[in-house]
Amino acid sequence: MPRNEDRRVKRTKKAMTEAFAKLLLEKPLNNISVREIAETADINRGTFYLHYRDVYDMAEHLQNEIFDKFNEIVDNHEPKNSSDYLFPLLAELFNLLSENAALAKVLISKNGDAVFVDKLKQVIREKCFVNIREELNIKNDDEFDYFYNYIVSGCIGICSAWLNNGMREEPKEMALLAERLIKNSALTYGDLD
Amino acid sequence: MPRNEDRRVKRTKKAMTEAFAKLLLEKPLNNISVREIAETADINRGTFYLHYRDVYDMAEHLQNEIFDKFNEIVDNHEPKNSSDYLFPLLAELFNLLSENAALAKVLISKNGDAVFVDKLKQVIREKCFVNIREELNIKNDDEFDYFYNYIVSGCIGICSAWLNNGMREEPKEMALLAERLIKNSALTYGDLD
DNA sequence: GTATGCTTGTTGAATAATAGACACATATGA
DNA sequence: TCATATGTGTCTATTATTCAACAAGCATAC
Repeated sequence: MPRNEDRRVKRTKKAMTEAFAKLLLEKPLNNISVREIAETADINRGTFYLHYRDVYDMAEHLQNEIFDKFNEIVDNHEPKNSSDYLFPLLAELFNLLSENAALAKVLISKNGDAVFVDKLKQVIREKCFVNIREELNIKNDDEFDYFYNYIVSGCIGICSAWLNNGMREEPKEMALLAERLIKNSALTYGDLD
Repeated sequence: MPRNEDRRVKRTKKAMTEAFAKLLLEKPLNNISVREIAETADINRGTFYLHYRDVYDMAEHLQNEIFDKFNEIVDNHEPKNSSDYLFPLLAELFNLLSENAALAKVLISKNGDAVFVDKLKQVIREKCFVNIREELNIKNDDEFDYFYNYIVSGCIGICSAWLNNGMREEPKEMALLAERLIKNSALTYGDLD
């Protein structure tokens, strides 16, 4: 993968992605044609095929791209002690969200992909919550499951509200808010700070 | 003039124009560099020179383009009888404005070009107001001058308010509003309807 | 059936935009 | 005075995108 893409490539990919997201807000994936994407993105239809095989290929690539970036961020944050760990991680995640706003908005929405969202949840559970569970000493599996799902679903709720409100707050502000809510939830089981 | 420009040309010209307008909102023309425009527009600096000689050449071309379109619209509307004449003309003019919003905004603003605005006013006076003057039978030159300036300056005020409010109204709504105000002003001298 | 219209992949040739370099000018400050 | 930095205008080779056309597939309606 050439990490240094030509300006032109970045531009057309961005245009295509936004067109795709826009269309996906209106209708399901299988009703979206290459022609529509090209037209909405204001690019030549042939150009589409220089990048993707078809609409499904495009959807897959876009999901994988975001998923990879998501994983990379999570992996780059060693969960040493939870009080210093949470905020930097959240800040970068909200950044990622804002950089992919149009697409993220639609992935959460009704035409979005619930399977994809679940994949992300799973990552968080396995990589981020393991330590927290130990710290809080939650032994009961069910109890942990409720606790974990409450927080993650809550965060997704915050995200979709932010995206739908036109993202008037800075990513960092959102990270701060989320951190506060999460830590308060953790107080149910003891103090993280 | 090739009326059918390549998509790419339209795109880069649009990007350059918007970058130019954005910069001109912050500082006067002589403080704007080619480098800045290219950077803001996210294009290669060399690309700029494929279209314009320098920043002044660009400014001149942009003004002329708008001026020509403005003239074309005015010329395409024969002022037969004033009641059917006004609205279609205004609608097209507000359309032109919305299509060139970023640039228009700055041309009216403090870093804008008062000479340019005066050129437009002159066109309106000579091509649009001649008939109205006859219809209303305004003999006194000074009186006509006040009448004409009141209306035209008023319309410019509407335009700049619209542009600064984020253009929430449709061009046609604005045309309707302007028409009503103009016709009411005309009532000072008789009835245009 | 077949006519009609629309989407799809794919092509070839033309062209606009790219990165990167260059010499030159101008300013700024040590 | 020399060094450093920044903007300018121009160039070359390379590449991404464009337009226009094509045959093929698939539906709908007549």
